[in-house]
Amino acid sequence: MGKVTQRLTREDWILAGFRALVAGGAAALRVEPVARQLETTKGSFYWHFTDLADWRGAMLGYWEEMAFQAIVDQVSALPGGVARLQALADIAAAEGRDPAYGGTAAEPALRDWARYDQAVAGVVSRVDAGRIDFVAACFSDLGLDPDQAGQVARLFYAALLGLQALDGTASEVAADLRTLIGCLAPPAPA
Amino acid sequence: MGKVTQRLTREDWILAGFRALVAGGAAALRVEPVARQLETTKGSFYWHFTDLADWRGAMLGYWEEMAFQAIVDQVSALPGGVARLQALADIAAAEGRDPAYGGTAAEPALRDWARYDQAVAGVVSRVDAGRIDFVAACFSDLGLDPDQAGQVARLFYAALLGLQALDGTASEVAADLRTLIGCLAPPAPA
DNA sequence: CGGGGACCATACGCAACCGTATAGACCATC
DNA sequence: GATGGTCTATACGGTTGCGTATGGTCCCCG
Repeated sequence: MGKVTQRLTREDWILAGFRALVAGGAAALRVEPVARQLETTKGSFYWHFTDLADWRGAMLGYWEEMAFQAIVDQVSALPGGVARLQALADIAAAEGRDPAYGGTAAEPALRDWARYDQAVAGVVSRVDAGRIDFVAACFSDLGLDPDQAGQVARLFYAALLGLQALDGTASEVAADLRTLIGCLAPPAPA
Repeated sequence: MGKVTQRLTREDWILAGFRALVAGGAAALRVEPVARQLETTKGSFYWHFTDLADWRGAMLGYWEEMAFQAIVDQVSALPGGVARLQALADIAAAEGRDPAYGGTAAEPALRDWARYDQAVAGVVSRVDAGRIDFVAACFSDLGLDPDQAGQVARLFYAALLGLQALDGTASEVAADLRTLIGCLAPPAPA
């Protein structure tokens, strides 16, 4: 865990921003508190960013990149079909892990941030739409026609978000989603 | 819309608090901005409340009362069974209306507030648990055994929350939930 | 009409934060 | 070992908000 005294990068500040976001919501994205967290001062911040808006914009760009690609890449490796849906369910269920961009933990906070900021709302909408399309494709693979697949995908994704919001255990969430998959997917690709 | 110059009550401040919560999240629950919104000063606020914590506590109490009872009362009047579930779906779908306590619109903001405040989290947990029990009872009426009913209720409720979070139209949400009901409820009470 | 209580306005001290300005530390390279 | 670039510390003015203190207004009731 070395590096006691270390110069900071723009990315360090972005990641610290996600930690703050998870811990305190969008209202916690403030320069001086995060500087204290990083054991530095805002002198550093204003070197890397012009102001708060710059920083928050950088965080959004970072998240949009990760939140969509990271998941799709991970799941696209799988055979396709039910396996992919279950992989998505497992990813959603395992909320604890905090990879670079804040992991699943940042999602609720970001989603709430979007409610009060148009720019954030745009990013979240794009990510949601992309993911729902992806899920719809999975259901299409299972034999549903496009309309059905679209609706069912929205439903599946909504349940996933809702279960994340409720405070169930990972295994409960996984079990619930598995039930839903079994219920939404056609029994056999006739 | 009369009452231009009117003395305010404690409840007026509570309702103004919900409007602020919806518009700006928990971070917007500040004395002076809301006072400006009410076209008064904080002199009024500190007459009705001892401090911020007092106000927020009053809001929570108000919400806990309404958020559970209001919905259950409304739905309990119905025959029981599928009709109740569909009524719940319709209530969830119609997000626009803003009854006294902030309506459905306050829910996401409150839920997010809960993430950073233990007291709020407790209230939300209780309300969620109560509602889920209620939904589970509906599914029990349809013939599911308790375990199944519990799981299915959690799933139904999660989907409801998730669909509220996504920005679909009311009719989309209603259609999605109807699909889900048809899918989770046993086809016929043999 | 003369209290007295309910409610609001204003002014104050204090703290947190933003953004800027400026000076300093550190490191490479010549 | 001087110079320039990169990054950080500190000090400052301005704004916003909390909570208190104190005085003012309005209305009711005797």
